[in-house]
Amino acid sequence: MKPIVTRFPPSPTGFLHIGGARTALFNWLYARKTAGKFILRIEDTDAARSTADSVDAIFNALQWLGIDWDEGPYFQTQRKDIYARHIEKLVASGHAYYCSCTPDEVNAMREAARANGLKPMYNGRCRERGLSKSDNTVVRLKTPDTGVTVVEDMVKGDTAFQNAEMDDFIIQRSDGSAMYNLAVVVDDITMGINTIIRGDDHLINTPKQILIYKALDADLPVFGHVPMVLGQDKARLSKRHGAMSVEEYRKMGYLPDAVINYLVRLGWSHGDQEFFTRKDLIEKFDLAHLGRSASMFDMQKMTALNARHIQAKSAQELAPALLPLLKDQGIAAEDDTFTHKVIETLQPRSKTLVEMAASARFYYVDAPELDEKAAAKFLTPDTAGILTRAADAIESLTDFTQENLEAVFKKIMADCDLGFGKIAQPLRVAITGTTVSPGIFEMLLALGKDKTVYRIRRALSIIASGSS
RNA sequence: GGUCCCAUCGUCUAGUGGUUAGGACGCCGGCCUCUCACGCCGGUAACCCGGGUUCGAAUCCCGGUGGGAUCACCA
Repeated sequence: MKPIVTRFPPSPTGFLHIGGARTALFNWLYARKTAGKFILRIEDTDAARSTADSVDAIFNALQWLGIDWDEGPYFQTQRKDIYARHIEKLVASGHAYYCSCTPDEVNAMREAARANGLKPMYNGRCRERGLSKSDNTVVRLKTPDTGVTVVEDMVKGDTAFQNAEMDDFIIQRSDGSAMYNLAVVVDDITMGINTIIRGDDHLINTPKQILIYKALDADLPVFGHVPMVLGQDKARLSKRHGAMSVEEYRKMGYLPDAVINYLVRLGWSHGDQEFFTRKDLIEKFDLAHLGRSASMFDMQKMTALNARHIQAKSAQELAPALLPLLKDQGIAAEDDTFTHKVIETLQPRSKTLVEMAASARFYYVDAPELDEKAAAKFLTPDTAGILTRAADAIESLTDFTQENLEAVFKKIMADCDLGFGKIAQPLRVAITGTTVSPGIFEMLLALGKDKTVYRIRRALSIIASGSS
């Protein structure tokens, strides 16, 4: 059996959006799953809209997602000779012909057809004229007038198109450049691509492409047209309509593994499983379970998945992605061991890395910024006694362990006849400045004895000065 | 408008003739508990409509409705 060869052919006319990423993912996953090959091809023939920045943005986004390619990137603008050669071959074999009709003339034909209630099409005027190449001639493919072209699609099933519905479409412009359908097919043939997974907006192009394959006497690839991704308003997600770049998700603190997991599940399923590691996906992805209907992008669900991936990672894995976010706040987290402990306390309560970075702030500042309401409620003369006892007892500990800390608090609880909550909240505010934080013990242990005592003493001095 | 695609809880989906229609996100309760989370338990909520086929349809067929894609010397 021949190895699977797939591809992802973005147009560099903007950032890589979520829908494009999903298509890339499906192709990549299928190649990896089958130990095949995944090729990247940049379709940059639209000179007016293609930019080098977009090319970089696409590379960066794919790299961030962990989608690597085995071959390429190829650039269509560098393959003009190849297209020209194939077009000449088609003309020579009688499958295509030169046409000298001007755009105005073709428009007139379309209008005329429309006026007669017919489909607006080029009428084939130059088809048998035997014209040769000259300025302003285009090349058209001679398409059958009768019969049907059937697209055998892995996800949509068989779809039949009437050949009579297709006109002799242009494959080469008057300036000699190749049109999209021709370039794609020639690329796919010459690159050995045998499996094409793409958006179902291409389904209607497919019969035209099949005709080109046949005219070129090439084997047909396997097609799979996946449905579009819709935005919250149920409108199709596109670059100009609410589709965020994958770069945006990185900035918002999403993990690439979570984005991949979410994207793949949007239109593919494996029974009831929701959480997938990258390894799972490569192992389990298949074409048979691709969905046939469009799906709506749901940020909340992706966020929930992100939280699960954050929990599933180790602090060591998370740290490199968190550090820049800390740096944005002016925090230079230099002590890796400390940062790893910090991360561990925050993992179960962070849905995104951005959230985690914000929650981590109090660990790194010299003294926490006090929340006014929290301080007013918990840093009072009433709690000063408890805090003093805590500071003294903790300071005298030779081993700063959870066991010893528990003993310290147990004693205060007994001496003052208080529940743990009465001690924990003032302490929490003293340490973090707010009433919300990781658990007392894990937090203190991460922070260490000196900083703990320092912060409690500082809170006490604030109480003493009556400034809260 | 022509052509083509699609249709299960609000959302993502499982389901391939016989299920109390399952899971996940969200939402609502409860438990756990030093706060917030996590976790756990429970609840809310769906087969677009109408015809067939069949002993029996979410599943098969036809029609309707609704949504989407596409109709270029763009990709």
